[in-house]
Amino acid sequence: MSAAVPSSTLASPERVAALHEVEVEVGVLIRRVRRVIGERARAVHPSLLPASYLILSHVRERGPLRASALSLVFEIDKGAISRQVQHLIDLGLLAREPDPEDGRATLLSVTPAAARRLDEVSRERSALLAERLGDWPADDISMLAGSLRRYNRALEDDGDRDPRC
Amino acid sequence: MSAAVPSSTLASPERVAALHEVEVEVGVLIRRVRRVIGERARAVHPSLLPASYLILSHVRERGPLRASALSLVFEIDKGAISRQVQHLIDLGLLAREPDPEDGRATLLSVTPAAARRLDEVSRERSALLAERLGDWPADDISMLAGSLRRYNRALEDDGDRDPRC
DNA sequence: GCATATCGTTGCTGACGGCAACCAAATCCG
DNA sequence: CGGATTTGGTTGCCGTCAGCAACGATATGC
Repeated sequence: MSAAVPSSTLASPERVAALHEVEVEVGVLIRRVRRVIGERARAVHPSLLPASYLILSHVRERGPLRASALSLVFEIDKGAISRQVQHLIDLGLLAREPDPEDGRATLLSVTPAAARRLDEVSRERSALLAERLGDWPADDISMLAGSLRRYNRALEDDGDRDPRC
Repeated sequence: MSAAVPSSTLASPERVAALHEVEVEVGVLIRRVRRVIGERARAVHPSLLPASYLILSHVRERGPLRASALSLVFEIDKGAISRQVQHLIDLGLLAREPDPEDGRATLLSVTPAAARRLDEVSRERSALLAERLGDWPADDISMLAGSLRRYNRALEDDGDRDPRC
């Protein structure tokens, strides 16, 4: 599986140091994103929880879908999803309708009110972030996205990862 | 606050799209990292918790330091740090010594055993990751770290962020 | 020497996900 | 057809984790 690169290069001190830097930043990122998502969530609805916000926004984008689909996408236990969804329904942000194709399933979609709030917030947020990133060209941003994607793939589970790379 | 860049460029569709990509990847990253860190933590010590692993490895690299420094670096409540540290000491991975310069503070450092285990695991891990990242040059990796750092700064709290940028 | 800030600990709470047991509907198969 | 198995979802329980607040102890400033 190893590439045609001498292992001495692979484990060079520079690489190790750089990888450690990435780890630290990822750690900070995780905690910071949690906070930011929390703010966004509250902007959509005062008692909207951070994790629920992500689910809500995904339902908004990927149309009506089942809870089990959410569980797959977010790699989160279906029990947890079930609770998040219930929470969102209680807040009037999600709506359930029976799946015509499967009596066990229900389809989830955002309510008009939720869609409106999401749009507003998303507009404000990207304006803010865009300004904050100031002179960062779009190319650099998508390079970051690309690097993250690659890094993510490298982190994939060792054993059972799809060869969809 | 806005830079000398026309706002039309700031909110260009490319930027918005790129930023959204970054968000998606960050979401995946968060969940995936949680798993990976958990594995690594267990490799160092069976009952080492994921969050503690990051702290341990930072102490390993940045020599003896105070709990408050950890709180700053990781942007985590000092109470939480205190508990993580206690956990690590219980496991015999961290050691406390009074700070000669400040009677209130204590300096933390890794025990020889922890250093040994960390080295082993880190060697295995970076071998794996290095292989997985294949032909990614060290420069690109540190560029990723740099981009992340910058992105992190952009996410900083709106109101009270240091102008240390 | 008293007020105040800093270092660290602890208790409480809430958010969150993994796990397992469970119900109901669907599907498989003899 | 009818029982076994699978799949969608809910719920209870528990472990991990961080924020907040209150506290004791030490250091520092006026």
